[in-house]
Amino acid sequence: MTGKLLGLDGCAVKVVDSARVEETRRRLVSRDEATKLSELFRLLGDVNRVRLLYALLEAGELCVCDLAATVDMAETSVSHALRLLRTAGVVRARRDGRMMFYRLEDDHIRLLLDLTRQHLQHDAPERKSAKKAKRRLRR
Amino acid sequence: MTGKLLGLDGCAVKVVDSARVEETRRRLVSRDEATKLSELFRLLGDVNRVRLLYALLEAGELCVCDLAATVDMAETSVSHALRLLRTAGVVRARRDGRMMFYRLEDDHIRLLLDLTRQHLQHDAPERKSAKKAKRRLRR
DNA sequence: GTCATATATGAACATATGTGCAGAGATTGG
DNA sequence: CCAATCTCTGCACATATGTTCATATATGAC
Repeated sequence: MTGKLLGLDGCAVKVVDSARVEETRRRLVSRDEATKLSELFRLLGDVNRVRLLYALLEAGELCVCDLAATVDMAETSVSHALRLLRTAGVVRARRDGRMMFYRLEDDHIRLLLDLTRQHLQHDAPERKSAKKAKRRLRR
Repeated sequence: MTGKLLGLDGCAVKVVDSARVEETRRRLVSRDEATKLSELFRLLGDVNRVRLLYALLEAGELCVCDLAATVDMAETSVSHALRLLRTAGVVRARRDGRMMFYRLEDDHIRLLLDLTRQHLQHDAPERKSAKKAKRRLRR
């Protein structure tokens, strides 16, 4: 039942349901898009950056030193982190005098942060215990 | 205008708006929660794992070898990746004979993948060009 | 039982990543 | 102009991470 399929690099790979594989390959996100997706997720994949983002989610807008005080980090680290987030379009900077004020870029980001937090709050505790139905998406 | 605030570690940090900082600190996600959030995001922060997840999003359920064929990876790598995703509760495994079939764990994950993809499709192109209004969340 | 298949695991290596330090910009006030 | 303040950047180091190879487990066929 196991068939063969010639990959793009010419390397033979075993497949079981070649029809479904072909169909999925056609619908799959492109490598470029997948790369961008993973880059965005990787940016969110750091405790300190996450804390900065959720601080901005709560506060709306904060300057670097207040962000540092809020999440209890060195200002240099905050600056490094914010540059990455800014470059990726996750946060936006506004200068006021010698201070820079940062905020989340848009509602999409806010939704993403919110949704993920809900996911952990609803599902993680269930997985630890009896793992029951977990359908709801309320707040 | 710049005040001082004694951090938890006893290190003095400069603050501008100490009231807002205090308020934000109270509302901020806990360190534990932030850690879990970042761990989840970090899992999604890899091109290959992302491609696997979006393959499952399209296909519904696939065995390891078909997943490997779909995203053009070595089966060992796929297995390693799936273990991480499984441990974190992002995917779920089902055994059928000698094969293991994987699927996304729940609708929360599907929503997360979908929302993020929408974010990149709508916002990323705009940032490259003139950066206009980007409010909509349709599909 | 043996063999073949499908997947999982462990270890090792190369690379990527976050952090802190030193110093550079940028802006304000005198 | 200079000094002070707030933030940014480049470099270096320690750690973390993904991938590969070899091997182990598990199931089914004979």
